[in-house]
Amino acid sequence: MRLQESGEMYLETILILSQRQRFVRSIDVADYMGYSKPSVSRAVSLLKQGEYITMDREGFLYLTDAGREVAEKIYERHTVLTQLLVSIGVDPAVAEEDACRVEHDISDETFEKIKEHVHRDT
Amino acid sequence: MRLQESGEMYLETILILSQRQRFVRSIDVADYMGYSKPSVSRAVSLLKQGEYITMDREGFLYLTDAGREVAEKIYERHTVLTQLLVSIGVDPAVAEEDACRVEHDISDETFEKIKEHVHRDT
DNA sequence: GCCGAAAGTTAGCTCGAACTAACCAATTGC
DNA sequence: GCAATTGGTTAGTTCGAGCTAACTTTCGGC
Repeated sequence: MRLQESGEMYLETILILSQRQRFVRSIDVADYMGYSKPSVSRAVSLLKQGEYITMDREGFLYLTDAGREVAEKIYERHTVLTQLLVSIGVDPAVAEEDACRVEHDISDETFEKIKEHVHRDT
Repeated sequence: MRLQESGEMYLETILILSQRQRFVRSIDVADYMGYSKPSVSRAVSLLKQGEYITMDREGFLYLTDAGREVAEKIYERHTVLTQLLVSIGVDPAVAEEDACRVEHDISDETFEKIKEHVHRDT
């Protein structure tokens, strides 16, 4: 299973929620992302198949190593891109939104250069 | 008709091709973008409906004012983003590809700030 | 004048990813 | 102890945007 764009968002969300609360359920993901329960259910089952997450009998979700790797990668992009945009004067809320779309679109090479650039400035 | 993401790419392509050659046909767009004729035919008919382009009886395509506005906006984003990425050390070919995806995703506000930033540096 | 190539269109398929409606299972509260 | 709530799943729909196959139309060459 190749990970789709949307899969990255789900993994990132699970990571974020698992930092805020001890347990993450599908319904939490649905609330956070503003999606319906069935949409999350389907996504979760695909991510399970792909071995990016596991679910225990209580319905709690856990990132596997592979899942955590993707989630952290995307989350790092998210924070660095947001930081970059804010640093050049973009409104924080807008920066968040834009970062959220761009984070899935750029190559590793481009992100590395951006990261270097941000660190050079700060 | 709200313009979709892919619509922006078609308009940008028509603009680029119309700078290189006197007449632009659907088949030229298909060759340039690597899409099939029917895909372009469908897109062209949507863009005609939306009054972003017109087609004469020879099959030549022309941007309307609205279409040109979108095409130029996206094309400017494309060039500025590519330039920016190259300036921080990204390989030109990779920069092109990434710019091509990012150009559709960022808000006007973010793009304006990026543009200012690029000009400040150069 | 007819044949074949080139360009465009139509019909119908696939895929990703959202949705609603409806259903199932477990827990809670009176 | 049964009804309601909560959480999850199943089934089926929709939409954007590609695709192939097959058709039409219009030329150019012979």
